Amino acid sequence: MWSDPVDQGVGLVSSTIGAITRLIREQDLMPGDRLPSEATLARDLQVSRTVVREAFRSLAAMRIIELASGRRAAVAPIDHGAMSLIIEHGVHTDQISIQQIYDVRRTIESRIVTLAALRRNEGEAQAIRAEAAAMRAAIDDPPALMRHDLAFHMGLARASRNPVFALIMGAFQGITAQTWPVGWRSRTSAAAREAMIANHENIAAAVAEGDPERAAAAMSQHFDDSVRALISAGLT
Amino acid sequence: MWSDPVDQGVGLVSSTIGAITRLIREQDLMPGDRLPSEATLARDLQVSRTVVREAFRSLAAMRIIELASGRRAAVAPIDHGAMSLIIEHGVHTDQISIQQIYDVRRTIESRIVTLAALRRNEGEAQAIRAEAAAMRAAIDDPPALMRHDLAFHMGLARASRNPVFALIMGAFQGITAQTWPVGWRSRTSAAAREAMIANHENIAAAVAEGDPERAAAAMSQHFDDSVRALISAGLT
DNA sequence: GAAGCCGAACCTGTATGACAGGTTTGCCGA
DNA sequence: TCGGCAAACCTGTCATACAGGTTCGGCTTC
Repeated sequence: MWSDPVDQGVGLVSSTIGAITRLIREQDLMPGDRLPSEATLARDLQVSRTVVREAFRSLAAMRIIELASGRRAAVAPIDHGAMSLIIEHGVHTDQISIQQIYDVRRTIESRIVTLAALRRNEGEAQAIRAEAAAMRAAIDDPPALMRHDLAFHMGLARASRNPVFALIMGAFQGITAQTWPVGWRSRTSAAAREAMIANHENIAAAVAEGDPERAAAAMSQHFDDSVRALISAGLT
Repeated sequence: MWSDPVDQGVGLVSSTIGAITRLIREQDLMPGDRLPSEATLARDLQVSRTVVREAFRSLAAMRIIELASGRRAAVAPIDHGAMSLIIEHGVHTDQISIQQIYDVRRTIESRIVTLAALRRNEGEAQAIRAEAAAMRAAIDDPPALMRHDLAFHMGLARASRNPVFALIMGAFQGITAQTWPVGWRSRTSAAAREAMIANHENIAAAVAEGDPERAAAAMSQHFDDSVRALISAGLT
């Protein structure tokens, strides 16, 4: 029999987390379905409400359940929020470098853009192009530009039709948002900034036209530029 | 100014989580460094110890800090435990399919094995080969075989010298452990089982010899086999 | 008979106090 | 100087209390 990996920490809270996840699985609860109340669980599992609450908090931190005041806890849809925090923690504690993040992103986004070119529907193609256009429009408004840049890449990830790719890309969003300004500031010339926008437009066009090779090539170009920009800014 | 993504849930606990992560960053705490006691934080942040405890639990769930009875909380080294649970949750709630996991794994492990062939040191090459050998030795002991299979892939990820790859691979470990027996059972013939072991040995040899192309080709072969095995077992 | 309003029951968020058991630290004795 | 011991500190868990949000059924009104 499997022992839930959470049970390793042999505390009551850990066992309770295991019991709750088991409950979700055995009852085949789907996102949106509600869990028993804290008091009910406490009674059933023979622990105090404190323990159940801490278990709930732990699961909520991983976005496995959703908590809201007054309402019962509910099973949550997958969300990259927790993974984003984990990655940020790794970077801030010097366990992960920005370069390493970019190497992984290049690997994943190469595949994403290929899949997106093959699988995207009309609406997704439109949305991706719209973000690229919005980037050009916001060329003098860095915060807005960054938002559209992030949305552009998330749109690609969604168009790949594989939620795991979207999840991983989302996990990088937090740290990317923190390093993006560095890369932008290092693009001092108007030409460099123009090129950065053009890269995105090229990717969007290739995806919209359903040309995976060109899309992958354009994405590769984009990463060459971005990594060069970050290196020239002194980011290791 | 940035508002921590955690602060969205406007509760006291969420703000406290934000305050603690800010503390970690501003004081440049590294893995192993200890945090203030619950009582101290409660006093400093003007909240009850209950709130601090729930915040600690949340951070511990994401493996950002480590809790232990009697000892002060400490900053944790990055760990894939939380991400593993998140992925498992996605699969169990039908938000992610096994096929999608394998598509991501193929993408990532192709790159991992290439990097590993280029960067592995002698010890890592040795360890990877040892796991492959152990797989052959455990061909009649599925649980042990699976353990060595997982360790083999994690060894490759480590040899890529990029902790983010290792982190992502680790995130798939939990769900892989749950589906592995399905793939194994679907390999009914001795030849199919032999081929599966041989694939791993080929990968290990190519990595040890520093031949990235052959390593990537062998890994691709491995995934072709594995996906075929899972499909024939009826896993969507 | 149907639609809308209202209050009671239920539930979560937070605080307080208590105590058992594990950990750390510094002092004291050998 | 070294080893051990005890006190201080800290976390894990429990019980209780109460404010404020949510739900749901019944009652009123049209």
